[in-house]
Amino acid sequence: MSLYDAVPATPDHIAIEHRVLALWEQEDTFNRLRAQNAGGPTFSFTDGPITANNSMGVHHAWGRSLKDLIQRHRAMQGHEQRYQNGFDCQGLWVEVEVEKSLGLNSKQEIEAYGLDKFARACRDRVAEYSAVQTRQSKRLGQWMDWDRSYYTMTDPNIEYIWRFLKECHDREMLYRGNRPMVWCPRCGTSLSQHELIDSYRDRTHPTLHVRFPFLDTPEEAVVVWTTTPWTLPANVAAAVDPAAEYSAVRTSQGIDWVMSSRVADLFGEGADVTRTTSGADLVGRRYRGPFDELEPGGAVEHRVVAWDMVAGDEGTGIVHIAPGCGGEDFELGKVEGLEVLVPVDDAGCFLPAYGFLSGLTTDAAADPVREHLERNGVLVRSGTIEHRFPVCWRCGTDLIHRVAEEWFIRAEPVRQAMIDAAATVNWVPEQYGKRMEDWLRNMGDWCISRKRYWGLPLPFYKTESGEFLIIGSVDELRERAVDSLDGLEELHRPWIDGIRVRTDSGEIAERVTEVGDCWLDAGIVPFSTLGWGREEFAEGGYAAGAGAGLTNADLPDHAYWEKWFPADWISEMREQIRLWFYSQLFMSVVLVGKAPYRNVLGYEKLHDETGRAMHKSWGNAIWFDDAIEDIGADVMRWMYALQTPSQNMNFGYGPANEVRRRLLTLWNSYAFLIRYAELDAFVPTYADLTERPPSATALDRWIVARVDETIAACDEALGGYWPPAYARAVEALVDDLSAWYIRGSRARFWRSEGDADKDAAFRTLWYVLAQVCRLIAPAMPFLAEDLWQNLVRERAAGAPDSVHLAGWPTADAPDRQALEAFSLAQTAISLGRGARAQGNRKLRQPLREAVIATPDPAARAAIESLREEIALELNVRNVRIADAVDELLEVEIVPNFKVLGPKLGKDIPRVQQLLKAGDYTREGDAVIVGGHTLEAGEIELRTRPREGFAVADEGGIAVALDTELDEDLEDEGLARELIHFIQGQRKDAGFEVSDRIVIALSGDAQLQRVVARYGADVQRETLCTDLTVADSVDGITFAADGCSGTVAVQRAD
RNA sequence: GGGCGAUUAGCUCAGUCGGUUAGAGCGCCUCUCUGAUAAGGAGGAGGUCCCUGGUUCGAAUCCAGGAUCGCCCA
Repeated sequence: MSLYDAVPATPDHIAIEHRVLALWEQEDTFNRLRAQNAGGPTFSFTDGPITANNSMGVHHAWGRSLKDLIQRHRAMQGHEQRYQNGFDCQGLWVEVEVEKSLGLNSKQEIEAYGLDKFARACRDRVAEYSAVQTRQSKRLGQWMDWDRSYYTMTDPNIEYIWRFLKECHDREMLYRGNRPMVWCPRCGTSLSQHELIDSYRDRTHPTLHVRFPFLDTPEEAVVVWTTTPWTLPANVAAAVDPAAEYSAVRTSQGIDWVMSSRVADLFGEGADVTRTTSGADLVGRRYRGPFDELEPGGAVEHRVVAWDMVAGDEGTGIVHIAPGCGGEDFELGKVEGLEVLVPVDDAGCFLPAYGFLSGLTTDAAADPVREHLERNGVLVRSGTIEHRFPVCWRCGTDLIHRVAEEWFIRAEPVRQAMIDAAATVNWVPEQYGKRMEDWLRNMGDWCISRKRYWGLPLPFYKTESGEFLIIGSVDELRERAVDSLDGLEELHRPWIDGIRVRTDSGEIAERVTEVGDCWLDAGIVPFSTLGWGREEFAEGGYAAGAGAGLTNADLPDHAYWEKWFPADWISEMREQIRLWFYSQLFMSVVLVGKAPYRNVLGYEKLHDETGRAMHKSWGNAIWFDDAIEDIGADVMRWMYALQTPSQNMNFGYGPANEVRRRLLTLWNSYAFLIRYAELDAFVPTYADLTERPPSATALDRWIVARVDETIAACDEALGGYWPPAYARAVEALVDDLSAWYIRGSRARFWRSEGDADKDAAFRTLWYVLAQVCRLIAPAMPFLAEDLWQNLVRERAAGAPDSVHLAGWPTADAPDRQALEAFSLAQTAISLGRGARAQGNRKLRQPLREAVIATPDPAARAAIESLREEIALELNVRNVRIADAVDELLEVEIVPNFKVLGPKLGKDIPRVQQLLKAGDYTREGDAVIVGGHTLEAGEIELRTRPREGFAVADEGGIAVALDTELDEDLEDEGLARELIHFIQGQRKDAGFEVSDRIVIALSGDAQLQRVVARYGADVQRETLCTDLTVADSVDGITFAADGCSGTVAVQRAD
């Protein structure tokens, strides 16, 4: 019967993770954690809803890993948490995917298909992918209350937004406006400013230079340049910079006016300029419009207007103005009182009034427009341009500008309050706070309407006479309804559209057809999920309407909201500054006048391992389902934890492999302990985790101090929402454990006799590993759990069943003395190895003596406390600590700049020179130099090796080795070679480390002498019960340093 | 045009409050260890800390200007 489970040479992360998932499931670990923390201090996290529309990518896993990391850490600290996950369910994201899957490609086709069936299909897609994402998130190890996720498409969520909109209306912030919108002709709806993010692409478009001939002098014309030919039929004016100079150039077509600075580019150096004048002189001239033949253009009086935004380095310096087709044009039009012609409909097709263009799309109209202008003799030239141009973020269609009627919320009334609220938030990284402030200072009114189907139904009702009513709740809808609510399955189109209401004046009003911006859906979450303003707590009450059957989320009461609002922490990608961080803040400031979150962690983008953005079409995207069963959740999560959030992450299988390999150090350390714990039947003491284990050596004290130091570093890092500092601190501890503690303590573990020293070694190593389990648990919950099960649970009486139930370690004040002493010893050992290399003596060859010299008495004491460890590491029989450094070193005194800088100021360089030249006197610990008396802390002693010694030195310590060998040292070295050789034989023969062996050996005189002198050491080291020397042995040849023999190794019976 | 960020070894990146000798991982070369071993260790090569100027006794770090790249706004 073994005490511990055997540990394989390398971890199978995938297998571990599935094993641990089953364990958690079986033991209900998560719920036990929640029960354990119930009533503890709250840690409130609001999950930003993930669009439940597709399978997760590894970029989602980044964010989810960070969320889980912080939540698990706070849970281990005993915080009560909500663990509510969220799904974003409405809006174009979903509609476009459903359109694709149904084979629909326009709004007309959706309407023909049937809005009810379409809405059902949208809901089904959300149900399908929310289930997929839930499964994936569980696999990632994320602990959430998955049965109580919130869905933004539920009736309560929608109703809360209605309430918000009504509040906006009451405060006169809501209005319907004729505004130039960025418009997607395929989707048939406008896009808000935040939907334009990252939407610019390189596109090629036609360009035209067109003459607008003056009415009074038709041979003269202003020339404009446009990259959007389809807007020419909507032209009403031409703008000039009144302060700029314009030239009249004679051409084959007549007299062309352009800005003087553009003449050379447009007409060449030999242009025939007949006269020049200021832009102001041209203002007011009337001209024949390019499409006066058509009814809309013909009805307009076209004229030249002044505009200070006319650019002199592009085009002709005269700008074609179509207020119905551009934002800036529209603004200018308002100032100048220009008419607004909107030539295209929702789908971007020309309206019937535009004659031969009627029905054409904006793209298809380019050629007919050019031909028409050519026929009329006003086309100067045509060409193409490649430029950055915005496209629809969902379908990739070129966007157009189009004046349309939309609903807006005014930004001005809350702008300052939002800026103030944002300033109360701790933004991580810090500069994201500045980004939010900039965004808020520049934000325009929030366009909240979309001319689509699957979304928040805007609760705006209008009568035929134009009376307006806004409904703030379902109750109010019920009170005012003219039609029965029986058919109202949920608050969605088409069902909601069938309900008419009666206004206060008794008229009947119908709902407008628009739906809402999906950022309203997400922004309301801090209110809708927490029961703001509700009198009663309704269990499972959140799952009403389209969310029915998908979740058991409660609809809590106001006391619950008070408990959990605002969130202590939220975390999403940086782009959410202008999206969810913004919409939440907006709604929260309107409703309660303060920020809905206290701390925000933002992070950058996830790229492939070469630094390129991941794209499905480039073939470099990595799917979550592939990565998770290949790289594994723990390795992925550790990669995310290590990543600096303010930097783009280069993610891939290559980097994953590097991280996986680095984790082997921990695994090897764990395997080492298990192997010897099993052999020695070591039983750990759980109280060591809180009381600290007994220390027998300076090395023991040092590694325990390192643990304390690391816990403190982790607390600071995770408390400040900065995972990489945490992950690095843990890695440094594990490296120290492996490279220094275990390597320096190995012999203590394999000694067969038991004593306090061995006990301390076992307990210390176990202690460090158990603490590391707890420290890595938030980031690598599976590996931590697997190690904990074998190392702690049921091995140590009283241990919790799960590392996640074990609480977060608390740090004692680190033992500074132990840390500093070991740091000195590390330096000495490293120097000793350097000296060995210089003296050409390999480490297996024992040497007589190392001399460690330092002028600092405290350092000498520290080294004294670790002299055994140093002797072991350097393989020397004696370590001599010299205070008479002069025999090895010259001493130099250098200023401690940090202390002396403020004291001496400009005098520092002179003092430095004097010290270097030896121009000083010593008085005890003090140094008198250049008129200053420098105390002990104000100077440092440094050393340089004297000529003629095999010495290495650094930072005031020097190590010299006696490299002379005698016969005895050589014999001991050979014995070490022989041991090494026999160990190899043991291994080749496949013996267990605890197997006893017998050795038969023959060899030359030297080898026989080695056996005579050091045979006992050989036997002890190789677990040999019988070592015989014979004249001839049938074995394997051993040869080292000029001696040779034959060795046969057998397992003892 | 404006804002934010980045620029450090061949590559990917750390670098705290300004402290004089700038680090890690990977890669490369040499050596080494081996009762943790597809690991580990030592040493080496490899640096204009983007440039210029300033502040300072002292600048990768702070300030100003510029360059390049990225993101965002207009």
